[in-house]
Amino acid sequence: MNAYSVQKMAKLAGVSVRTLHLYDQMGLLKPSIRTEARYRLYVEKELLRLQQILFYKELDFPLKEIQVILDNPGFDLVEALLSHKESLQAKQYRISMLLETIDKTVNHLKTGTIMLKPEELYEGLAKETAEAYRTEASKKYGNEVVAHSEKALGKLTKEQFESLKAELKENATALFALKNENPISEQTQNLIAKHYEIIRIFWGTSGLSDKQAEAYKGLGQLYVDDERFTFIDGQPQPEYALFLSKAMAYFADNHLK
Amino acid sequence: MNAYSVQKMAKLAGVSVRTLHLYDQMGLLKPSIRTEARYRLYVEKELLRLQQILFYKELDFPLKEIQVILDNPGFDLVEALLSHKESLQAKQYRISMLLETIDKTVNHLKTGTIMLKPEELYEGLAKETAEAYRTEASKKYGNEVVAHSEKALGKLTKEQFESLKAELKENATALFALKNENPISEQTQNLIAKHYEIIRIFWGTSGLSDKQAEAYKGLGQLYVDDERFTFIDGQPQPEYALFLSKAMAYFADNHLK
DNA sequence: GCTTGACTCTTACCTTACGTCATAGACTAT
DNA sequence: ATAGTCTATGACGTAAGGTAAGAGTCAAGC
Repeated sequence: MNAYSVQKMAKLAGVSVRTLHLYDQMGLLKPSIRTEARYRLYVEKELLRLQQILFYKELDFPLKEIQVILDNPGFDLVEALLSHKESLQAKQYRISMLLETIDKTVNHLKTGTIMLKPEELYEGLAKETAEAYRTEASKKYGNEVVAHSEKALGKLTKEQFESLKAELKENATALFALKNENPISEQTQNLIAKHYEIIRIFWGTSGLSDKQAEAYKGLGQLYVDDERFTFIDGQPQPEYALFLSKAMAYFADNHLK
Repeated sequence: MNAYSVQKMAKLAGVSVRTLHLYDQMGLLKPSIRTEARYRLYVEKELLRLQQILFYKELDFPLKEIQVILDNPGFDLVEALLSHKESLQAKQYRISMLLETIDKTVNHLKTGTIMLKPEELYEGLAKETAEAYRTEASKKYGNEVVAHSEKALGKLTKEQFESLKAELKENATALFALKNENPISEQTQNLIAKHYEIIRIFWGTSGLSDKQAEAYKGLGQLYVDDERFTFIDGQPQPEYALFLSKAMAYFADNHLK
């Protein structure tokens, strides 16, 4: 029966000596032998336990849980694995969301590359902003602005477009809940700031540089002028429209140069 | 112009007071006003910066990088985002591997549930172990063992089966590299332990309980008896076969009750 | 004017799973 | 005996805060 020193043990398992010290100290893996000079000596049994530890570590189990698992022979491993699986899936989902956001942002920054088919451009939310903007705003600000917006939208992927729609809808819901508050409250203005960011993507970020404040105020005015844009559950919401236009005008005056 | 206390600021942005203290201390977000009593007062400008910080934090950027990004207006955001994307994708890949491993393990523990179609059972690696075992081992150990093995294999999903094949191949490569070493060295025995685990899945984990050591040694002897099982690049490897059988026999005698 | 309660300040220790010294003792080979 | 390698313990640092301690500040009610 041969025994291994810390270093040999570490090399065998591909971990550091420090790791073995730590495992010893926390009681996760204690060498069965200590020489007179307190040198640690590990035997086969401990090597096998270390392999098991590393297996669970590979699965991202925290060390304390590994200890519980290994020290309770009757532990329900399957349940532990399945619950661990769920947390990993949640992580994976979150990462996929992050990746989407990055893609959107990069595409936004690069002024986009992928083209949407034209017929996919106007649907759902498009009625609320893009088409509204198209039909009405062109009267006031000229066709080049509308053309720019359509071009920008065309550069989004379908997923990005859908996601943007969802964001705007969420934003609108939050704003509607505040319609009886002060339009210049921080809470409202924070939501308006987000609203502006979303709208800006619909518009496309480049161009319009000088006229952004004016254009955004114009969109706010549009909500007041045409009740179609603030229909909720089939009812026009003139107060909400007024609230929005005030909040947007304040934001434009104070944050857009 | 209104200013916010730490608490108000924290609530507005949905972070803790401690977080603001920390950001202040590390210079990431300093309040522009400090009262006589050293109370922190934040203004709009800082609220906007905090929003930006939170945006990048959402993307899992470390705070120090966020600081660099926000303090260097000319920073190449696109590049930073793309490199960040890569690290996220690597994470995602790793998680998907972990999930596969968990699935395999759970299925292993539960003795499997999903059935593979029979015609998918024997292909590629099946030649190296299952079929080998089938054609030869049944002479020595009887048909019930072979039947059990086929049943176990049938309970793996195709993905699991493929993955197992890959693992065994990797294991075999590692073992082949050690063919001139001592069969009972720790290094070899560790690989053999893994080999045994993989083979055991092919055999199915239940049953065979008492005869595992004998059966495993039998498989080792098979490598010596029939050169077909150790063909590598079209050449039989009798020395490798002998090395394997010795290593397996030693493992069986010392670790399988 | 005083107390109470809510708020804020700084300092500092705790968390994970180790890495990286620093100091000192132990072992091996020449 | 001495050099070189190995080991032990202790302590500090990491990322991003959580939690708590002790003390000072502010507005309100009595």
